[in-house]
Amino acid sequence: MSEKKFNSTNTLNEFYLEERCTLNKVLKINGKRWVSEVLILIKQDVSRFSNLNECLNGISDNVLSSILNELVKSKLIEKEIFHQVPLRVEYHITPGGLALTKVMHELCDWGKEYIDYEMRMKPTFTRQDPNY
Amino acid sequence: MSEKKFNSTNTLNEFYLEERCTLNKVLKINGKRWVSEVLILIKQDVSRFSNLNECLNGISDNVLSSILNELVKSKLIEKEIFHQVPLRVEYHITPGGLALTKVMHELCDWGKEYIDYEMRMKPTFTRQDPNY
DNA sequence: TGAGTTACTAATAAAAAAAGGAGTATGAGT
DNA sequence: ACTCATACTCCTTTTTTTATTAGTAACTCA
Repeated sequence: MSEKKFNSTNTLNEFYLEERCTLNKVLKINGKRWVSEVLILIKQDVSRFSNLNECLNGISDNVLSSILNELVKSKLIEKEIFHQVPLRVEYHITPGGLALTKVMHELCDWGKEYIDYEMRMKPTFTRQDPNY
Repeated sequence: MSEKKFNSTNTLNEFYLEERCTLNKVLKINGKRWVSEVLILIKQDVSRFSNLNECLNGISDNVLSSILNELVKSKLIEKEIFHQVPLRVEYHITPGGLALTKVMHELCDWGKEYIDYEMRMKPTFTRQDPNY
């Protein structure tokens, strides 16, 4: 959480790319680790902080927290606070978020066809196999 | 280009996510800066290192080089070497790469509809506007 | 011999992302 | 007064990503 330097080439390149094509803005949001998993879980009605935390083995509180904030800011999810005791907060997907999960699903299908392809075609290793 | 630590939580989480869903493998490839731009340019027949470099204002040689290597490794593009003088190398998109650009295009359309929405709805600033 | 071209790689530095661990607010129950 | 639970935030360290600079190989032409 250190300061962002606005004059670094890094930041200038980021601006340049966001200007160049909307796609880079999209990837800026959902290209980061955990983000798409969180979004998909929320779509599947895993709506509370603690539940999301349980589902995502290894995510740390602060990372989950900042991702949720980002998703709210980008209007992919909505935050609803219930002033009960103990406090209860729910996150729900917006139409925009839902539309995004559909494209993500296609991206996933692409991966299944083209990335996992090699693996599907490779014969299973045997002990005789020098690659075993 | 420092050593990758295989036992760090960082790396373990990366493995966990790639195991969990193919989508994370996909985003690992094309979620990084410049990658989709390079792929799209190659699809548009900008096929040489120097031309790509010209088109992408601000990218540095080694970054372009490593992205090209990654794309070849992932079989999204193919490298063809012409042993001429001066040396000539061409990159061309594969069917897999082409299929990916189509999904990227949809992702971009999503962005145009949902990210740029606010901006489209906002009235243009005038000098009278306190926000100007 | 030496300059010029293309297509790179290597080493290092700067910046950002991700993780670890402690701390906070609220209000209820004991 | 103290503990518990949820849902966080804050600060620091670790790891990765991105950028900078310099250098290389191969072969031609003057």
